[in-house]
Amino acid sequence: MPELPEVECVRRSLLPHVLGRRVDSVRIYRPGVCDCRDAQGKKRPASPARLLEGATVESILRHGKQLAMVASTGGVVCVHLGMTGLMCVSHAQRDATAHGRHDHVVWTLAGGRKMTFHDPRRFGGLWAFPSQDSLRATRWSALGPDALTITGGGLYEALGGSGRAVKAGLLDQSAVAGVGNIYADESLFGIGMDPRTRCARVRLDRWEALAAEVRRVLSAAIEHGGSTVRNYVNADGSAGSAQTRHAVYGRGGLACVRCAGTLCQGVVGQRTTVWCPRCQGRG
DNA sequence: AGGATAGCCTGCGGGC
DNA sequence: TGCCCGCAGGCTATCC
Repeated sequence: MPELPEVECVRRSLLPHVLGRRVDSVRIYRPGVCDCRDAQGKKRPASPARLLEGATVESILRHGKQLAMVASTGGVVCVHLGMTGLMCVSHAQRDATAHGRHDHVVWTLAGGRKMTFHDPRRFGGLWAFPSQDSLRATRWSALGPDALTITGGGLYEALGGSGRAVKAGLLDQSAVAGVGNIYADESLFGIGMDPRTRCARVRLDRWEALAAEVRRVLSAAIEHGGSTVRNYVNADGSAGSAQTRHAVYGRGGLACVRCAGTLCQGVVGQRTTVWCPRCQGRG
């Protein structure tokens, strides 16, 4: 389940393979995963040209959990991995023609390497825009500040008046972009905040502590290559190891790493949530 | 209008 | 052993 750290690791592992490299051809096996827009924002049929065929990739951006490959032509392909999406680069000599059932789009890069968007669950997808501006003006304008740079003031501004649980607030991508179920639970445990606490009851100094913890938890996870809980691997096919450091996620009913009490598991903000009833007091 | 809910989709693990 | 069901969950559309 790629959240910000996994997506950032995918970005970094893609860079050496694609930067400055021309896209020789694009095969679209499942057009339904592609949403292509023109300069007027009108939806257009998915085509190799809109997915950067003939262009050279100049940079890969990330905001929250989304990537964007920016080409020399100005064209942009935004990649969202959803739950099970992968961007993998394979070497030319290996399976040059074969593609798996869930390989939806394959880019052949100059030199012969292939980059594949693979997503069994299809919660992810690709969004093509004619320019970076159109991406930012439409799709990315709905996102809050990137979670790696989130501040207490930013959280307070976006969520301070909300009656929702703080866990639900952290998962709201329009408030802060990049936090998912794993790192929401880990961050709340880190500062000892009950995930069911209503946002409106959180004081500014606690928002500051939470923002700092979100940044710390995400940065640490990036350093460990992200969390491989199900199928996540980076562009080179390498798994992460951050899952071995999870204090609460996936540990409901087990002993708290801090107090050795039993961790609670329940549903908060429509998501499975794990927390320590002793270490995480309200507010 | 904010917040809760349903639905999308497949793989996997538990239970029978 | 094999089948069925439930669960995993990011995000959008829809309902309340």
